[in-house]
Amino acid sequence: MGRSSTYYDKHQGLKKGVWDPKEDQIVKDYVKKHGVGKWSKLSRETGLKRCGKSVRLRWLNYLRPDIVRGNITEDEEELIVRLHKLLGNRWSLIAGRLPGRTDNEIKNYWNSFVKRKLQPENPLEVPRNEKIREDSPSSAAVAAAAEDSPHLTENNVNEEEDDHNQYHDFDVGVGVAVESDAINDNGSGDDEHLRDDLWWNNFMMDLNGTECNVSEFQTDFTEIWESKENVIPVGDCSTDHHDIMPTNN
DNA sequence: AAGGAGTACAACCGCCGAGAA
DNA sequence: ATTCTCGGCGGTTGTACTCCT
Repeated sequence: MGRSSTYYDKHQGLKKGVWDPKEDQIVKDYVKKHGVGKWSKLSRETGLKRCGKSVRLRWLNYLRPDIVRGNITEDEEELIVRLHKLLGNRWSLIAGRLPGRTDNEIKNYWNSFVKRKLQPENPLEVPRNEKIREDSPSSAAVAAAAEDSPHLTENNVNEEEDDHNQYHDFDVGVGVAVESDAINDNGSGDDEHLRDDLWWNNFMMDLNGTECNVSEFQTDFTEIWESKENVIPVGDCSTDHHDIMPTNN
C-alpha cells in the first residue's frame, strides 16, 4: 500500500519512500530513550537517512504506541462529521478529539468516504469497497449530518473553510494528545493533556461569539454520546477530552 | 482469467510560525 | 533586526489492492 519503491534523494543523500522495519525500530528506540521531538537530531544521531519531517510523520502516523488500528467506527464517524462541520479541514484538531486516530487517517477517511457520501445527488450510495470494511460507517449518521449542514458538499467545502479561518489564531499545536509511557517519561505527556484541555476550553468559549451556537453543539454531543451505553457523562469543557468518547469494553 | 476502474492509505510537498543564532 | 532551522499543518500524489465486467 502507498508508495512502494524506496529511493534516494541524490542531492541530500536522503532516503525516501516506504520505511523498512529496521528504520521503524531505530525511531522507536530513539523515542523510547529521548522522547518525541527533535526529529532532525534523531536523524543525525542515529544515522537514519531520513529528513526530520519524514521521521516525525512516520512516528505520528504509524509508530506511535497509542495509535488505534482498524476501521473508523460508527461513533467516530459521527464525531468526525460533526467536528468537521464546526472546524472545517482542521484535521489535527479533529484528530485531537479522537484518541488514537491521526490527522492523516481522518483526512484520508474524509476525502475518500465521507465527502462522497455527502454528495447530494447520491448521498447514501455505498461504495464498492465498503464491503471490505468490517464495521462500515453509518450512512445514516452521515446523511443526518448532511441534512444538518447541506452547505457542506464537495463543491463548497473551501467556502466553508473560510468561515473557520477565524480560528486560525488558536494554538493548534495541541492537536494530538500523546499518551505513551515513553512520552510521559519525558515529562511532556501530561502537559499535552493540559494544553489540550485549555485549548478546548478556549475554543468552546470563543465559539459563543461566532455564528455557531455552542449550546447547540454541546447538545448534539450529549445526545450522541449519552444515547450510547457506557458513556462517560459530558461534563464541562475543561474535563479531559475523553469525556466525549465512549469507554472501551 | 484478464483488464480496467475505483479505493485505501502511506508518504511527500509546500507553506507557515516560532524560536534560536 | 535579520536569517536560519525546525516542527507542524493541510493538500496532494502514487501505488497496491479489490471488485466489476
